[in-house]
Amino acid sequence: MLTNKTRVSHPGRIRAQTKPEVRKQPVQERSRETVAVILEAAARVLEREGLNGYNTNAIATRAGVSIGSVYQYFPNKDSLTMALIEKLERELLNAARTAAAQAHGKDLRRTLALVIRQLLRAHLNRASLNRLLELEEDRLRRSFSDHNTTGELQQIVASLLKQHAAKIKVPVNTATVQDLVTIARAMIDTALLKDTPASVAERRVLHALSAYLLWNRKK
Amino acid sequence: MLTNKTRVSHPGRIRAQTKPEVRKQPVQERSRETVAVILEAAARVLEREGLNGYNTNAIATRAGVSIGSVYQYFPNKDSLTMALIEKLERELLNAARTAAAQAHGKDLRRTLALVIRQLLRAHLNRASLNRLLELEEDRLRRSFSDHNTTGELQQIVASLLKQHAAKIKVPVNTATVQDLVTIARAMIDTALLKDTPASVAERRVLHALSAYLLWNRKK
Amino acid sequence: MLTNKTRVSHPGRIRAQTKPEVRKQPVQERSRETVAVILEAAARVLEREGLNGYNTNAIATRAGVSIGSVYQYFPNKDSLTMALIEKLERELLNAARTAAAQAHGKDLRRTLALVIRQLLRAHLNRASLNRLLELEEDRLRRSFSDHNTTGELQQIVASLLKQHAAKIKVPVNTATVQDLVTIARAMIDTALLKDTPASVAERRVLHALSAYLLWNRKK
Amino acid sequence: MLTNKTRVSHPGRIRAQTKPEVRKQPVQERSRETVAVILEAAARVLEREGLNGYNTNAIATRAGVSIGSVYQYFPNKDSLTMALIEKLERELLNAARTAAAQAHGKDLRRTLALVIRQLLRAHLNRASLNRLLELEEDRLRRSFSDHNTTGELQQIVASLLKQHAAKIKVPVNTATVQDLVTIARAMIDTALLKDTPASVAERRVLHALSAYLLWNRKK
DNA sequence: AATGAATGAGAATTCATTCAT
DNA sequence: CATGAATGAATTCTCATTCAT
Repeated sequence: MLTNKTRVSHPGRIRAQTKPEVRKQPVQERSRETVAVILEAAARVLEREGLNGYNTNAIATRAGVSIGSVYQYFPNKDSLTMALIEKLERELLNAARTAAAQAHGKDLRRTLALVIRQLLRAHLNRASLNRLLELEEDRLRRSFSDHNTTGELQQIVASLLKQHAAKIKVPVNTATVQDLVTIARAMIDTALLKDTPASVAERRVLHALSAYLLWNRKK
Repeated sequence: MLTNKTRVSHPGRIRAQTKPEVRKQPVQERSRETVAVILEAAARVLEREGLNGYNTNAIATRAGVSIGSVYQYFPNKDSLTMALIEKLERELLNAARTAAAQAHGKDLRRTLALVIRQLLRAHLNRASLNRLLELEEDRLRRSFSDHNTTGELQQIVASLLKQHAAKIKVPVNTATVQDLVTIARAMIDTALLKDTPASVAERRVLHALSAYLLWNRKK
Repeated sequence: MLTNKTRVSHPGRIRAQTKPEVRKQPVQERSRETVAVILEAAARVLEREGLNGYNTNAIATRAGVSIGSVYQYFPNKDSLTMALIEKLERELLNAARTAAAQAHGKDLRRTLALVIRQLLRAHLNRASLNRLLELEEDRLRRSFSDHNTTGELQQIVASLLKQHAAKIKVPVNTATVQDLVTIARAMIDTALLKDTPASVAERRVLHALSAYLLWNRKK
Repeated sequence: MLTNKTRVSHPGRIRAQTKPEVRKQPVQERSRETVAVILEAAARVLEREGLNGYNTNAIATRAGVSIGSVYQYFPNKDSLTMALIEKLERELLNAARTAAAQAHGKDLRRTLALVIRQLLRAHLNRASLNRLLELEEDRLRRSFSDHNTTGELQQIVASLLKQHAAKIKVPVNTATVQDLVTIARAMIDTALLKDTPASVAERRVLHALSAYLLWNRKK
């Protein structure tokens, strides 16, 4: 089934509500590794089994750790999912940063191409993962602190665009940035879902974004 | 929690998937009504309560029918969700058909505007519903037979485009159609999610699609 | 009612049957104990409450464990029943082995008496349990792999018979062994059902078996 | 699953407890036919699907009548099962009567052979059906009136035996009759279950019964 | 810290039975 | 009388979470 349960039970005894952060900061090397392994397993389970099968026991098994260990590092399932989302966003952000750095001095077309390539790489192997995370993002953000990574992403894109403001035919504002990001993400997700070769996908996304920015309605 | 249960998916155990057909073909008038009521309730529950709360009991309650009635027509929860997806797709298709009919003889810009407006209407009030359904679509399609509604949608769009092939700067093929649909859907979803006013959303989607079709790379 | 539900058997829908293995191989000591407790409870519930009342919740309650624990070790109710059947067969087998050991060197009559006594003991307090299990055996064996305990039982009986081949008037083959086992089981079941005293039952079964083996048609 | 539910719910309004007999005496021709069809369907379902699948809806479907019609003739599922049991017993009884009539004047061996042949015919295609019915018989007899058909069967066998009392080496009493019936039934059931050819089965049952009756312990 | 057995609320699903048509 | 849609209590089964070892 396609369901979603949040269990709040305090069976037996009363316990102070755990903070909705990571239960234990992985200070030790091994801890950090375990967390990474768990997150990777969670991503894989979600990708492979869909919402079905995305359960903590399956994740623990896939990660090769005990279910107890999962709860050592994540107070509950939501926090694990949240961590997964944040990881993905961090990766996206890094992709954007990398692209921005590489794009320095390049023309708009090349800049877009670089960004797209990086985003594609960041999305690789995670088509439906993305979708789920976008779906749950809102609900989870309500419960957890909101490191608005998206904000920073938008800024990076905005600053890249501003470097080429002269050529661009549309106003460089939040709406434009949002549209570009939306278009790029959606096209990349679809491409991954349909196994479109990366090079083809890149070209098509590039066309869509360039057109959005450079097309001029009147004639 | 962000969870997902399907009695079916003991990971590791294999089970031939149930046929997608409605468990009992409604012969009486009352039946058809009940099915519609259930689907409508399912949509509403999903929209209002999210993945949480999207459970068969809640759906039955919201529909004002007994849980037994739900299972009279849907062999399991997945099939209900699948029916929901198909309903949504049928609505999208109808929107496209309506737009295509209205667009007859109009110019490309007006044609696109009409299509977009209809799609928007079809998506209205169902932002996250859409996302969920898109997310689960693939998994469910694997289990259930696929009445490819998308195929017909693509054809409608393709035929609309061909009427304006002269003006369009990109080849009118499957890839182009897919891109347009992807872009439109994603932008509309995002717009709904962010409560962007319909008129603004329309303008932006129209821009993206027009640009995609009319922009010419070489100068 | 006399009913029977298996989530599995929507007649018409096909589902590959779950593997018969215990869902989780008990590694810790506690686990093995729990499995034993559950099986014992299942037997008792079936015996005491009949088909009615033979449900997983009742079994869990009687076992003094949570319903979750039942499903920790048995993927579904059928597999639990199957395990019960296998346990019963193992006990029968042990009874036969014990009798065979004790019978060494004894004459045929005494040998038969020993076997019958052991079988009776094995069946004790389980009259209707037996019947149910025999009833469901076939269906379940089709779904689950068959550790053919019956095979070994037949062999034990056969080897006992061969020690007295000289006196026996019928060919010592599979058919004969099967008949003996069938007769003994049925008579014992009936005796238990009718509260026939053990000593009387023993005598009558002994008569039937001896007669079967020693009676000579001609003359 | 292997379960058994008796629903006693009086949902909504109070109703006088239906008598535990057939709800409506099938006076009309068509009625009697319908009852027969339903019973036949019930037998088939039980035989084919096992305890699982033996549910009123399945029976109605297999019978090609509506579920409502089933309840027209049987106040509840138990009464249907009871009717099935009684039908089987009536058939057995008829078999015995027929055999008794045919056996008049024949020697013991021929008499037994005739009885066995008739019983076999009566049991045909109903191996597990028998088992179930025997299993549930006791419980059901408690709720319903007890036309002790078995009693009459015993009498028939007893009177047959008495005609050959001279040759028989065991006392002709209730116990003996019960043993013979038990042995015959069990062997026939097993034979049917294992697809033993009728002629072979007959010979083996005949041997067992003859031996039981004619074997003399002392030398 | 790690493990994994145990828990049990809650969700999915069944099926005997009723009753409006 | 027949039909079959509807009901809902009872049951099966899941999975987030706890806790003894």
